[in-house]
Amino acid sequence: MNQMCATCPVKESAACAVLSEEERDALAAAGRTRVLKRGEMLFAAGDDEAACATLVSGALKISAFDAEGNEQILSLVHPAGFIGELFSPFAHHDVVALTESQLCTFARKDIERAIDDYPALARALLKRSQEDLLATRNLLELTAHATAEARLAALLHDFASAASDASCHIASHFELPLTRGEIANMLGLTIETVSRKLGELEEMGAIARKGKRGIDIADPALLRDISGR
Amino acid sequence: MNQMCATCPVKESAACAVLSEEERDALAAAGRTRVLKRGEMLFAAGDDEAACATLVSGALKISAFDAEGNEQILSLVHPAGFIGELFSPFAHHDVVALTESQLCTFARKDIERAIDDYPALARALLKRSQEDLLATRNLLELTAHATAEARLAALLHDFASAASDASCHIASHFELPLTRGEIANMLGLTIETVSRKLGELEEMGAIARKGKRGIDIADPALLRDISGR
DNA sequence: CGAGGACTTGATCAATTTCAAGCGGAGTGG
DNA sequence: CCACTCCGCTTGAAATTGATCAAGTCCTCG
Repeated sequence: MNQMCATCPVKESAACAVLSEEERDALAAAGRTRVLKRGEMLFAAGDDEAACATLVSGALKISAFDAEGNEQILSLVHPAGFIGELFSPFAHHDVVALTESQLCTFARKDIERAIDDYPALARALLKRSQEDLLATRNLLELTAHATAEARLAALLHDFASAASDASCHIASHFELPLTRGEIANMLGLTIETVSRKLGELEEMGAIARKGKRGIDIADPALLRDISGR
Repeated sequence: MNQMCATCPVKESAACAVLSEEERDALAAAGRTRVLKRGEMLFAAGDDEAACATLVSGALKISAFDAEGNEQILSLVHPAGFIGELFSPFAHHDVVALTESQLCTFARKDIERAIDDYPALARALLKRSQEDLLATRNLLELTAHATAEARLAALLHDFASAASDASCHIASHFELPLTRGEIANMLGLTIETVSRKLGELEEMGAIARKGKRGIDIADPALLRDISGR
């Protein structure tokens, strides 16, 4: 096993985990690692040479911009996530690092060849794609009908789930990976509304704010209840 | 070629089009055709024996229900579309026919085996899944930030595109496949707002209503402009 | 120390929802 | 064949949520 893959924190969970050692090494030889600092862009909407990548550590956002230049965050990418629009000639969205992030990038053609050569990889990417679809539909469900309070409560609950390693319970404390503005973009709200509702959730006893970004989940049941799910 | 596939209107465009004739016949032997009338359900959220299917003709909706029982339409399925959550033990959403629909259904295990046996099928389903993801993100972008007017204009524009066979221009007339209530659900609005905004779009000269469901696109450029894209 | 950025808070405003009423067509049963 | 009712739709008025406009605080960094 090559050195990079041997120490890769997501070697068990990323799409390439389904490959044999030789297959993975062959793929790794075609790719290269890359580090992005907060705010740096992996690729922009419209790029035709957009790379594909597996996120090794950190966090990314995928976002679109409307005619007036307003950002809309469409998805967050967590470690082991795969980024890349395989069958489209150019990228539809921007991909930007939220925190310092380590990636394993591949040229599109290399990934396409790997899909053809290794059926298990196609299957793994299909699974990941369906999970992304489900996550996006959940976000859609949230933004379309719920009140500002419910949207925020649900997002916090999701973050708490993601921050916990055990799937059966949620973390009682975590640091928000997003600024207020990014939360607002994601939920289709304004910064001011996010700030106010965060205050209200705290008054209600559902959460406690610890500094600007820290969140304690004071009452998980109440939070879930407010989120309406 | 078996009789069903020989006359299948989507034999060129559905996922199974990538299979050889023998492969497709083998898959077809495992599946069966089914007709749903408007309002009939293919499967419900929570079903663990949810089938997979290719839509041959008609239209389906995929929808979720929140705690209070409000429907949220997450996606529409057009002919040649594939339905089914392959890697999840149970269905997350309801799938219901919007019009009389003809499907080609398969047991989950048959599709899973076909994916393993025919790499081209995995690739085709991956492509479809990514397209679904893109469509869902477009809807998300729409519902999160845009005004009621822009959402409705964009939806009408999309329907007009879907109703046209040529990809370069949009249909100038079509019948809405959805009731006002369904449009409202899809866009995160109320029935009343949809009704009012439809009236306003007509007054502005962007569209003309022909009966309850018929829509003429009077000014495609204006419509696109209002939709903000 | 000053400047800029992220956040909070308050007051006002506008878009959309909510509540309420009524229309018209389709299907039903007397 | 004619009420009668249900359902989808439209329209109006009032209520409310969240957006917008406007300060002002706190922190970090140069």
